[in-house]
Amino acid sequence: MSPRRAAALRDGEQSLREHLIAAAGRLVAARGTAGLTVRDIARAAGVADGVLYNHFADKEELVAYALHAHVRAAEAGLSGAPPAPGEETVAANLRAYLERALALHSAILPAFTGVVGQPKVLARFAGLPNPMGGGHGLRVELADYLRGEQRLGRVRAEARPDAVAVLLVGVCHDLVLGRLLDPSGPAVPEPAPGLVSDVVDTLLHGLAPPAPG
Amino acid sequence: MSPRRAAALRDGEQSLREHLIAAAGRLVAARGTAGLTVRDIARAAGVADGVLYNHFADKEELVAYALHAHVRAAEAGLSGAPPAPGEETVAANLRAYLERALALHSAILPAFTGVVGQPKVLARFAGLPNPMGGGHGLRVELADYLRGEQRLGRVRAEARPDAVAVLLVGVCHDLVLGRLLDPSGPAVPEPAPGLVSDVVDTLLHGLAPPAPG
Amino acid sequence: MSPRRAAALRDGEQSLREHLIAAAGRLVAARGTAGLTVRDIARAAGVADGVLYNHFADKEELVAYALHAHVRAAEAGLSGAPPAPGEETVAANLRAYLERALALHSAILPAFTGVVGQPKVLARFAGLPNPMGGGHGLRVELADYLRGEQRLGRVRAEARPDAVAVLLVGVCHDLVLGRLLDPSGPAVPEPAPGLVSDVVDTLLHGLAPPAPG
Amino acid sequence: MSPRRAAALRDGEQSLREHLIAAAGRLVAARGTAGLTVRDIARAAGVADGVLYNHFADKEELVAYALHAHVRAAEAGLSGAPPAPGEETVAANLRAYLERALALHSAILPAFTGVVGQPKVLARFAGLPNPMGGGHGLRVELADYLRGEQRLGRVRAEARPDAVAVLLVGVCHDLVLGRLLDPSGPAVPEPAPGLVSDVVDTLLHGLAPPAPG
DNA sequence: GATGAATGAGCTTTCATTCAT
DNA sequence: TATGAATGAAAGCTCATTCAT
Repeated sequence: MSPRRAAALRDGEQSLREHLIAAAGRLVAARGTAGLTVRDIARAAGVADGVLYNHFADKEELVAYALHAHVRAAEAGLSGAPPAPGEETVAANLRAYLERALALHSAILPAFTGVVGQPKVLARFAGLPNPMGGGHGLRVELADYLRGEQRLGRVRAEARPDAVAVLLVGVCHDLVLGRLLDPSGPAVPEPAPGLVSDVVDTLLHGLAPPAPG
Repeated sequence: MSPRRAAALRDGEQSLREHLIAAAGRLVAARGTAGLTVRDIARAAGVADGVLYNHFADKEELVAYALHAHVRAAEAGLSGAPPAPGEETVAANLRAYLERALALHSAILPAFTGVVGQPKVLARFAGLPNPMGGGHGLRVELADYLRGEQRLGRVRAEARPDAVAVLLVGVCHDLVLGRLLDPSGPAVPEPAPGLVSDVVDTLLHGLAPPAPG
Repeated sequence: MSPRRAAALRDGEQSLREHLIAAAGRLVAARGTAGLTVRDIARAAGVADGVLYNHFADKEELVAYALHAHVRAAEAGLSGAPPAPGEETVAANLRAYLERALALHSAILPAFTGVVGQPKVLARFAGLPNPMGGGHGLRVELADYLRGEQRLGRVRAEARPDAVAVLLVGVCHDLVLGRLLDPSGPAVPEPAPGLVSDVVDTLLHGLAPPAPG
Repeated sequence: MSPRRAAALRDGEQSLREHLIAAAGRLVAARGTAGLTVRDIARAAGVADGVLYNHFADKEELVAYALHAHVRAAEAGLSGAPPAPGEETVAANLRAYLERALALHSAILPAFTGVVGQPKVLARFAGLPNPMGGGHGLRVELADYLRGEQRLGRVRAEARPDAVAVLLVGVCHDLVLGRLLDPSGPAVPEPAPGLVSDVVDTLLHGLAPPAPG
């Protein structure tokens, strides 16, 4: 005779707590945190309005967990493995990283913009086990990849992997934010044709003309 | 013959309408548009609760104007003129553009994040005379500058000015958003030492090793 | 050099006071007193919002005058003269009175229903020169007419003219109120075909069977 | 397992929903629907301001239910059964019907006048189970009664029961509205002495002189 | 725990009225 | 006297949170 489990649990969910986080995470993914009410979450989870206060201090704590879950889900949803040093060409690999980052930030950034200006959620989120989400992992992966290529001689020894990571992630922020602020366009940003290639080309060859000589 | 004059007007303000926009703009600058209420605005402006409806259709219209005013104030607050082609070095000019953009986005972006998910404000804002704010002007300036340098031969002919603009603005988004999502840090992002140089260097020289031979 | 007249006056209006009453009366006629605001009135009169307080103690006083004007306008709008004793047949005359009363109450009653529960307006209205409006004149006319017919022997001597007036006006109230409470129907009540005839017949011949013998 | 129970419930009330309807119904009975606010209702019910939205879509829905309850309460409050054909005299029965109708409309009509011009309430009310309130039942009862008397020969075969019903209900509207528009008088209309008798007499014997011999 | 109705502060918005001009 | 912007109380409604069951 095992103890009674909550009726609303889905496959793989061990507790109502997890179930609430998953349900809230789904809402965050779909609509952001902007107009999210506790009633919405309770209804989406199929439970009573007040349950969440048995498992979380307040709405903000649950939203922080939901955000966290959403980030991890988005990271897990990235297809395939990131390129490794030495494979293909550096250009193709940069492009692959850019496309990975774009996919990730398209999913994540909308949720985060809604949480700016909600200090309680931010504080809760910062206190979670792995506050390093939000694309940080991807940043590190890219920098590591570039250091690998430097060792192989396919990237200039003087290049700055961390700066490249900032540039590449920044492009994603720019494209996604642009779409968010112009809701008339498509939900998933489709960068102007050629932009990805141009960015990769710029990162590869830079602006400076060849040294005379 | 004339109606009563608002007691709350500050120096240089011609109408309560302007005064309200200014007051709301100050709040938007300080706290973003997230938890902004009409009472907050009225209190900050030193006027009665209902006044704003004598001058604006609804709260969203006022917030859109406040946002607009805030953007223009931030743009006006940029020191000096942007570098012109041929002056100084390309590296110094790129750094100057980056610092300009960083200053601008530090002021602007926090306000815009709060407005994501407020479609009514976005729609009103898009309807204002100059919807080209939000750093768009700076983007164009930079691309134009780079095209000038291309003509002078100080930038590779094959370089992509628009891609560089995206990269540079993207860096700003990345740095500002990072701070917004970690409110424990300073309000104005102070990038890691060396990052600006590294970014400029990357943009100038790229990743690719010098062609052999 | 006569004194300046308000710009908004219409033909025949001597003062802004009259102009306001006329404008408010037109609004009352068109939309009742339900959602009427002082701004509506000022706009309809083409004057500033606050003027009415130079001529009336408050909104209620103006509305009372407007109601009064509306009643008089409706009474003045009745076509022709009421039937006189001895003309035509009594049946035709009763029908004519009923139709007059119906026309009058269709115009007047909607405005009055909105004013029930507004004691301030009612009190002001009761204080006006001729609070006898509202169909009272018609009631007296009908009773007088019937007394004339009694003298001529075309109406039973024992008949009660005042009771007949109540019955006839009551029919109007019933029909108009029915329409007001069922806004899906036509604005001007079109009584069920035959109802007018049946009412007239009932008033003429009553319910009792002919006395035996 | 069950949620909290409202502390404000009165005897016999099963739910706060019923309690709210009853409280609102009392207010409607006392003051009409004219200046009724949700705060008034909440205060009268002894509950928090926002409760009603847990049970009704909006204020109008609650008011419609309150109106409905008020009508049913008034109908239930009528003393005794309506007269049946063949009992007593037709004159006494007509008087009894008139007094019934007067009692009913004295209670009901004030509430309905306030609702004219509130289309949302009217629409909600029309959607309720028994929109036949408002004296309609009484109208049918009277017409049926008269048809019964026609069969017994105590009422002329040519008489028009429906027209009589309109006349009788119309008298009520007239008397009650008269009082509503002259709030200085008593709340429950006390018709002029003799008026009831005169109306009954008129309905019975009509205006026409006996046909010559 | 889980329930879900009750709570009440707080939101945006309206509008009769005032009053400096 | 006419103006019309300023006032501020009050309206309908939402929603995070509590708590008796």
